[in-house]
Amino acid sequence: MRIGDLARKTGLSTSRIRFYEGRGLLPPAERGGNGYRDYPDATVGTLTFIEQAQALGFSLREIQSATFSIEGGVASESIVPTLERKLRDVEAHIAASLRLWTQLKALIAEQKLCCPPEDAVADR
Amino acid sequence: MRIGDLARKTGLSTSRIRFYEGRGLLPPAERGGNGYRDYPDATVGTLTFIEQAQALGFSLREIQSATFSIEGGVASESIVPTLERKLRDVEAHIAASLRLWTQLKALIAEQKLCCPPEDAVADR
DNA sequence: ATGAACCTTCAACCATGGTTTAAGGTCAAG
DNA sequence: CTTGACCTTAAACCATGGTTGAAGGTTCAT
Repeated sequence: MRIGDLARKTGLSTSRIRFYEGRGLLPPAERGGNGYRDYPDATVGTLTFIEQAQALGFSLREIQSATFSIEGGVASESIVPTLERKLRDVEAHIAASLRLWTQLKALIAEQKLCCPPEDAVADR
Repeated sequence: MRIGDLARKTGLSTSRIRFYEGRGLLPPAERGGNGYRDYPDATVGTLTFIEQAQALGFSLREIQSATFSIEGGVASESIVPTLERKLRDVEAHIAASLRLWTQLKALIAEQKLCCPPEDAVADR
């Protein structure tokens, strides 16, 4: 698969994919005789994973250590500990999100009780 | 309260607090006769809220629209809708986190089944 | 064999979220 | 009346995560 196809399948820009390779988030792609990058189908999944993790606030540096070993499939005894650390991070993230949710919910309730704007009243 | 005290109470740097004021995340502080900023106690809470939201991936721009109206306590009929939008955002965020959690969990299980490194075996 | 649509590299540019530095004013203690 | 800890602004600097542009090579259809 060439970089343009990969970009279409993942919704990422080609520049972003090249950028990720440069940063070590993707293993250097195989090259055809023409110098074009040639990707295996699995890379779609890798990129999707990267996007998800990133959306949750993991830095590229953090993501790199995990994904490289995954995609590579190499020996790399460090995989499981790395993933488990990430798992804890995600759990902490979720806990924090729930706290914020509670806070927001309370704030909204407070606002509605204290000083309901005419709009809100009309809303029902 | 002066900016240094506020910094100590929140764990933020003074430069960061001034930066937030410049960006409109904090209402411009009252000034003493000497020109020093003078903060009400409530600002500690505002800053804590900002940090939390930020840790969850909200941009300063996003946070601004919410916090300014909160701290100000002004009429601002737009408060509740804004908060409710944030609430949806947080919920989406949590859902995404849970998906990633599941994925990580599966990945770890897979790794442990497929190719347990000696360390992991010795671990039990 | 020419144009469109790909691909390559490399360097410059951009926004975000700050920190650092320079040059100076304020204030309390000794 | 000076020393040290605080405060002020403004501008420069930094890392992160990309995008954009220039200059050029490839592939394919017409």
